[in-house]
Formats: sequence, structure tokens, C-alpha cells
Amino acid sequence: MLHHSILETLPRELQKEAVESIKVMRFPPGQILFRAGEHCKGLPLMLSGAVKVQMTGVSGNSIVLYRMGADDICTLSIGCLMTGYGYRAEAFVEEESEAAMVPRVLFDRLMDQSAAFRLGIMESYGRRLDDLMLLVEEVAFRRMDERLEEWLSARRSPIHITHQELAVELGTAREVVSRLLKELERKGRVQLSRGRIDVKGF
Amino acid sequence: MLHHSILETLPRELQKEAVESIKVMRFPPGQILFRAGEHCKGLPLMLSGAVKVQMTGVSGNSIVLYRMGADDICTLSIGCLMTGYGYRAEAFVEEESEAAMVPRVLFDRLMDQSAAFRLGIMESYGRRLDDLMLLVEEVAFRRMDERLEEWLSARRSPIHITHQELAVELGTAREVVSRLLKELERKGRVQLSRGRIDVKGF
DNA sequence: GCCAGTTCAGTGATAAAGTCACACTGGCGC
DNA sequence: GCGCCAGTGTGACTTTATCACTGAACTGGC
Repeated sequence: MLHHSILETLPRELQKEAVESIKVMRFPPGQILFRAGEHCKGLPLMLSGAVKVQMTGVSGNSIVLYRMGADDICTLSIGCLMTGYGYRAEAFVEEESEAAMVPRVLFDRLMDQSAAFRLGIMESYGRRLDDLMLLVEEVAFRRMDERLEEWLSARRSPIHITHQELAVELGTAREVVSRLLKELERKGRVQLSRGRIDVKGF
Repeated sequence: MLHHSILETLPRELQKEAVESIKVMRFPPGQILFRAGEHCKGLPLMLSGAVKVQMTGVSGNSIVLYRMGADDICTLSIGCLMTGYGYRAEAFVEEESEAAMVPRVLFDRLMDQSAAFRLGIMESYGRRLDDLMLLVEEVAFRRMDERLEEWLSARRSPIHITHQELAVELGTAREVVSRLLKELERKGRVQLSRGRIDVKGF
């Protein structure tokens, strides 16, 4: 089913048109939504699930830029759609997801005819820009141990993740994560096992 | 005079309306266009000059996020306008600048009535997002000596800048810049003096 | 079960970058 | 000329990144 808040603001006729030309797609976990360099076919509106967007630098290291969940808009796609450049990042499906793919033509039409749609798009863009600015600051200036603890305490224990994946989340090297985690374990804050971290309340 | 490519695409009547309600403002070097936390009154279209946008983190360290020059659009302002949040960064006028301030109401009207205007705005947004993604990668993974050399070789010698300012450009500490520069001087690649760097061809 | 292959984690050594503290200095105003 | 101060240099130390390697834990085949 096609439930996305940005579509619900549309007047009846546009909504009807939208429902007709939008294809809902389903992505299993592990699938790649798009890769770096690929070109954008349409704007994905996330209906459900979870997708992480990450970038790999020239050095070969990767970092997670942000995540998308239900009711999000894939802002990155808009930029690609508008400038015609390929994606710079790749999107990796973490949980079974559904997305409504809005074709270019319909996107243009909606931008033209619905102020609410425009507002939704622009707001989403603003938030994404904000996210990235915060990330820059975080990566440039914050200490890794703090960031790691913050990341850990933001989820429910036990956390199923490898040190390598966690390193990509934080934009650092696997060894750094391993060492910091080991340190936390020595302090009794976490318990480590293969592919799993048990957080013992901060 | 009011010359900005995004306005030139407008049909005659809109252009006339625009010229009437847009105030052109002039900013001397050193002036702050907006500060972190401030709210956005309208969308600045850069007509001439140079403005740098930088953010200061909780740690007190700052980093330059991007620059705006003639014909740019202050994308950051759109986000603030749309979400109603305050600016997260501050904009510092580097060279005498002129900007056309588009009030909220006119912005909405232009977004509504001109496809070309919309396209211009969205493109500009896409580029900015791209810039920030590149910056994240740069800050997270690239070596500081490389980034410094790149920065130096991208401008014309002599460069008038203090080590502190250069540190903000790169998002690092002043001492790091001082040491790297000294190293370059020992190698004969640059010559240092107070507030000035002479680059001797890379 | 056992074994081979693979992924994941731990760690020492070393280099790069960030932090803190403080000394020095070039240039300006008085 | 002298004092002041932003700008710079540098030592000592911590944190983070990188490289190289070891061993432990899981996987699938037999």
C-alpha cells in the first residue's frame, strides 16, 4: 500500500495520477538500492524499512552518511535527478523496505502543481543538509571514544554488528573500534563476543 | 544592479515583480551575513563578492564548510526558511559582496510559478549536498599534509592568511598547520612569514 | 564428529594528528 | 624606544590511523 505523508497532502486528482504512475518496489535486506556512479531514474519515497547511505572514499575507507526510514524522501536522488550527475554514495537496504518510485515527469508535475509537495521536498532537503553539517563537525572534532559510546548507548542491547561495520558507522578503522571496545570491556561497560556487543548500561 | 542567472529565466511579469520586491544589499569585508542560531528572513542570491560559511563545533573548533561567490544561491537559507530552524553555521563576508534578498513570500511565488527557478534552486541544493559529502570524506579519511598542499596549490602566491585561519579552512588545529608548513619550508616548497605564505611551485 | 577455508577480533609497532603549555617574535601604537 | 599582543614555533604527551600479523570462531563438506 502507498502511504507517504508527502503524497497525502496532494489534491484528489493529483493523488490519483500519482497512484497510477508510481511503482511501489520492495527490497529485501542486503540489496543495494543504488551504487556510486549510477544515474537516478526517479525519486524514491520510503514507505517502510531502513536503508543506510554510505560513501567510500578514494582511500577505500567508507563512512555512513545517514539513514532513511519510513516516510523519508531520498534527497540524494533529487540532486542526481536535477544535476544529472551520478550518485556519489551507495544505499544499502538494512531491513526489508518498500519505496514508491516517483518518475521524473511526475516529480516535475508535483513540484509544479502542489505547494505542499514542494514544501515537503524542501524541508527534507534542509534536514539532510543539517545532518551532513553535524556529521562534518562530528568527524572533524569529536573524540572517537565519545562517539562510540554515544553510538552504542543509542541502541538496544545486544547489538549485532561486527567491528568492521561499526568502524564504517563512525568513519574510522576497524582496529580503532576493536581497541576502544576492548577498553570499554575492561571497564565493565560492555561485553564482547563475535559479531555482538552487550551494553551494560552507561 | 540586479544580475543573477536564476532571475533571468523568469518571464517578464515575474521579473518585474521580483525587481520591485527584492532589496539589493551590500556587505563590506569582515561583516557577518548571519550567525549560528539566527533565523532566516529571506533567500540571499549572491550577485558579487565572496562569502565563507563556517561552523563552530561544541569543542570550540571551527571548520569552513563551503564558499559562495557571484551567482550562487545561499542554500543554507532555504533550509532555514523551510524548517524554521535557526542557522547552524555562520557566514563571513571575505570580499565586498552584493546580495539580492528574496523575501519569503516572493520565494514561494517564484517556486510556484517558474519551473526554471525551481530547477535552479534544486540544482544548487544538489551541488551543496555533494560538496558536503565530499567534505565529510575529506575530513574523515584524507591526510592533512596532502590536504594542506592541495589547498595551497589551489591559490595564487603569495597567500595572505594566518595559520589559525588556515586551520579553520582545513578543520584542524593551528599547531598542526604550523608544523606542516614548517616541514614544507624545510623542504623548500614554501617560504613563511608573518601572515603570509609564498608558495614556490609544487 | 573432524578438517579446511573464511571471517572476525586482538595486538604490537610505528606514524600521523590533536592537545596542552609555554616561549619567542615581528610589527604596531604610544 | 618600549610595551603589547597577535601570530608563530616547539616540546611533551595523548589519541587516532596504518600496517602486519596472530589466533579464535564460525561454516560447510566429508
